[in-house]
Amino acid sequence: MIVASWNVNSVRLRVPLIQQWLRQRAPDIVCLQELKCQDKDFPTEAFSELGYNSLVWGQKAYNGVALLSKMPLEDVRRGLTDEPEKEDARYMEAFALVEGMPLRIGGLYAPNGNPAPGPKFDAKLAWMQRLRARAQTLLQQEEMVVLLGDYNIIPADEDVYAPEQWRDDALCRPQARALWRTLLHDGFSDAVAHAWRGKARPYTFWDYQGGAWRKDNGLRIDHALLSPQASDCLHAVGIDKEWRGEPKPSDHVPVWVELKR
DNA sequence: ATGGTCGCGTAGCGA
Repeated sequence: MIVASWNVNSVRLRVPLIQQWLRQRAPDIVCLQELKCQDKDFPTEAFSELGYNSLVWGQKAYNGVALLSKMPLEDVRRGLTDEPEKEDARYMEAFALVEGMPLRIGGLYAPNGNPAPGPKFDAKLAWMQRLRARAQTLLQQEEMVVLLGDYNIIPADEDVYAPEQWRDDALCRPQARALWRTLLHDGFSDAVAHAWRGKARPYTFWDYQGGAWRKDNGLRIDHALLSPQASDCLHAVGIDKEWRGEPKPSDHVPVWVELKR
């Protein structure tokens, strides 16, 4: 079973690219972020053609998350509080039975938080604390859980091309990194980091500006966190870097995990 | 010298 995440930076603009990638990677479940459209404008048919059900939580112009799945999705949750209408569209969760494996998937798009310090940074930290609360609840179920998406956190200096230039950025600030580590201390494992141990430059994002892609000035900010039960089934991990080099690319690339029992 | 990267939505914000 392959579970994937991709921050597509406008789903409508990226339809042909996403379709090509779905055909090639053939994931069972996909979390998309930064849809940048309302529910009514989501290209449902473009994905149903390829055999995917869509669950969408859109928002005008900004944010927006979706779950695509070949299998039916159940027990759907939108948001991290009891009042999703007061939240940005940044978190959606569902349950699926895939290849006989009961799996809970959370797709997320954490706030960027710049400039730091400031109100936006405070909002980022508060959002991460709500995510952690939800993550702890999920861990207590002792089930297979994958929380994946754009965390907007660079976990360590090895995950950024020029750490000294990024030291004061919201993505690198100690408070943000500390919150990331609480998720690991709680029991989640960082699938991409484990797979990339010993290998260099496991980036998932390259800015549109300044020739970042050409120079390989990347960041690792898209992550897949696995509960112990999911981690026990981890078979492979991938970053589909080549999609950053296509015409009209997103600034992020797909990240995926393969689980086998 | 100038512009400088995108996307939304059509100005200026967000990343």
